[in-house]
Order: sequence, then C-alpha cells, then structure tokens
Amino acid sequence: MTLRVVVVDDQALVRRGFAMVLEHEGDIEVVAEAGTGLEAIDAARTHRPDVILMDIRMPELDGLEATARILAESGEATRVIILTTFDPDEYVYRALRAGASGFVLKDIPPADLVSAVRVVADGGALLAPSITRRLIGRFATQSGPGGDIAERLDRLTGREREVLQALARGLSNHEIAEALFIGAATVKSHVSSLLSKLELRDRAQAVVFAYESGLTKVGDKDPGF
Amino acid sequence: MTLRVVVVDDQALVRRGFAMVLEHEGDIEVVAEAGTGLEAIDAARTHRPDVILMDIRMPELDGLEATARILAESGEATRVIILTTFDPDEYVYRALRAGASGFVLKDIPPADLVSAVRVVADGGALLAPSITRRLIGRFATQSGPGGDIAERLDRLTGREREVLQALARGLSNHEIAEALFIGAATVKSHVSSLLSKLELRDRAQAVVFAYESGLTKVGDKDPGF
DNA sequence: ATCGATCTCCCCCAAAAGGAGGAGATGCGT
DNA sequence: ACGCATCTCCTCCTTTTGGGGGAGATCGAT
Repeated sequence: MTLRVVVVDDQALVRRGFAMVLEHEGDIEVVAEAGTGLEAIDAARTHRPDVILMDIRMPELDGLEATARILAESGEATRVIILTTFDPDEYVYRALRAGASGFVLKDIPPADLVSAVRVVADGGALLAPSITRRLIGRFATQSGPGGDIAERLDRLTGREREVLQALARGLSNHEIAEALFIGAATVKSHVSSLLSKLELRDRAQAVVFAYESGLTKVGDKDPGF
Repeated sequence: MTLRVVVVDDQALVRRGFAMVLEHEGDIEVVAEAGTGLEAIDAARTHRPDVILMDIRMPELDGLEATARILAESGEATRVIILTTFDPDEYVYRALRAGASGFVLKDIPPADLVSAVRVVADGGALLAPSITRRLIGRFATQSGPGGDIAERLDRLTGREREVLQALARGLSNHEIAEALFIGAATVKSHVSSLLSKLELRDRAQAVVFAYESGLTKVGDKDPGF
C-alpha cells in the first residue's frame, strides 16, 4: 500500500525538491502540492493524504494555522510534519499544540525525511534532535526536580492532599467543603495545616506548588476554562 | 575524532551484539561494557565516554538510577541513551527526569542505533517514535487547548498580563507592587480588572488559569521551591 | 483638539482567608 | 489501656482580597 503525501511550501522549487525525494521511493506518492495555507486545506480535503509536509512561513495562512484546521477536520486520518528552516520555541510549541506529529528542519538528510514520513504515517512522531532535547528539558523541569517537592508533599495527610488538589482547581474553601462533604471550618483547618507543612503563605502559592509538583497531573480534572 | 561508547546490559550476548554493530562503524569505539548499574558507574568514571547505551533492567542497580548518578557526576560530558525492550510511561518519564538524552527500543534497526549515538553525541536528543508521540500528547494537553484561553488572554492589557504573571508566581499584592515598582492600590485595580476580564473569581483561579494557558512557560521564573 | 485606552492611585466596604488554640471522635499499633 | 495521628468542627482575631466607583496623567489615533 502506497503512502499518499501532500507537500506544502510557498517556494515551488523547494516543494518540487521534496516531492522528488519522496517519489523516488517506490511506495510513496505525492498526490498534491500547495503553496499557501488555504491551498493546503483544500488539498487535504480533496486528497485525504496520509501525511502532509508543511512549511510554516507562507502567504494567506501560515502552516501552523493550516495544520490546526486540517487536523480539526480530518481527525486522526491525516498526519502533519512541520518542515521549516527555523526552530524557535514559539513555532515548535504552537505546532505541537496544533497537533503536528513531527517537526523537522529543512537541512534534514533526504533519507531521514523519507523515514520521517514513514514513521509518522505509522502512527509515530518525531522531532528534530535539538527540539527533542528542548522538549525533554522542559518536560523534566515541569515534572519537577521531584526530590525536595515530593518530600514535602508526603508530609501531608491523605485528607490534606485531597484538599490541596481541590484548592489547585481554584475552589474556595466553601466549595471544597461541598466537594468533600465536610464543614467549611474543617476545610479551613486542613488548608491552614497544609500551608504550614508546605511552608507556603496562601492558597495562591499552594496552587503554584500543586502545578510545579505535578500534583495536578494526578487525576486531572477539567478546570472548566 | 572517534566516538567513545560504553554499552551496559546484563545479558552479555545482547551487549556484544550492540557493541559489534557500533564497532563496525569506523569512528565509533566501544571502550567498555558493563553488566550492572554499579559497573556502569565505574566504567563511566574511568573511561569518560561520550555516550552510554544503558539497559534498564539490571541487577544491583537499575539503569535509571545509574543514569541519574552518572549524570550527576559527569555533568554534560557524558550522554546516556536508554535502550530497553519495554516502554511503559513510568520508565520513560523517570529516564527523562534522570537526564537521559535518548530512549529507544531494542527492536531499533542497527543503522538507526548508530545514528542515534551520533545524534546524541552531537548534543541532540532522540526518542522512539511512539514515545515522542506520547510526550507530545502530554505536552499539548498540559499547554491547554489554547484556543478559548488564549483568546481571553489577549483581552488583557500589557500591564495586566505582567501582574498576572507575578500573581502566577504566588506573590501577594504587596509583593507584586514592589516587583513592578508601583503602588499596592494600583496592583489591586489591575488584579480586579484582570479577574473580571478573565471571568475568574480570585487569585487562586488566576494561578490555575496562568498554568493552564501556558502563560507560566513564557519567561519562566524559578518559583523558589 | 478630542476621544479612548491605559496606567496610576485614592476611598469605602464586605467577604474571604489565614493564624492561634481548643476539643471531641475514630482508629491504629503497642 | 494508652498514646498518637487524623479528621472533624469550634471561637476569636487580624490581614488580605476583591468590588464599586472615581480621578489625574499620558499617549496615540482620529
């Protein structure tokens, strides 16, 4: 079964270059090319490709916005690899949030581009090595040094942890009381003791702590925003 | 300049296999092999390799713990690629937190293993495609749906955004005032208008909002925990 | 020149939060 | 049986927060 690919770049020459690299493989077919974001959306709609190689800087509609719209329409059917010359964090994060499955730089060796397409078509994802490094760095710091923070966390009693989690969802003492089926006074004392155990001043700092410690990732409830 | 590599795995046969694949390249030298975490730490200390291929499941000291200790000692000098048969989230996250630069599965094609070593030695990082996908997924949900939230965010004036960021670090109105060189009364009015624009009730919810919207990742300051 | 937005700061007031300290009930391990 | 931790709730008090509403200064656009 052949992989159906769409190549999007505002420079026809670049577009053709990538297309030729891909077509050189027997089982990859470039079913369309597009030069703007709007054309890309059109192409995605009419051709329903497996993979789209998408440049970012383009007239009319940039590649990130186009990616978001295409994925909103196609769901899981089509996957997008962002292919660009630059890699500022700003772009990368927007791309990943838009749902891109890959983010590679244009200086990638042809063979790697081909395998990137295969990997992504196969349900995987792949980022340029330098980007992967940054993403890992970000992830690691977000997930916290673990040590000190987690240490303080387990000084809390079970109930206090529950209260902290509720607190971290932005609930007031009264709301926490209702959520946990206890009195408002009780919530106040839990909050007080949890603040003092964690050496925090107020609930706002407790929310910060909850996020920094990764506590919010456990059981994750929709904050309703 | 040749790349100096250490291969760590409790199964001698597997170890030898990887070593042979790497040595087949002219510019890669396997300077040591280790069968346990403790041996790995020793080998890292005495050989100071560029890259260590590390299995996770090992007697005495597992690969994740060994990785953490080696990186704590060597700083940036040595980089670690985790090479394992399984990829449960638990392992992946611990590995990344321990500071690993790569996480690949043992079913990786030999050619890819070689390029993984090169990429990592070169300062990049690389994860198995399926893991990259999960990491992206995690990142994207953490960074929030973006749409609605970002929309509300740009209803704020510049100053209000600054106040929100300060707020999201757990500062009190008074502290924000000092941080921004303005009066406490001014902070109060900024906070009030920002809460009403974002349709939030209190500063705790504002902190939640800041984290969910990804605002805290811009300019990222150490919360001091 | 005037309007609108923003930033700055003020007053007054009510609600919420946080600290100190106490106290009854439960359950758990020794 | 006893101590210990936890969970529950209380009172009294102070500080912080948030809302309403107003006002002067600056600045850019019309």
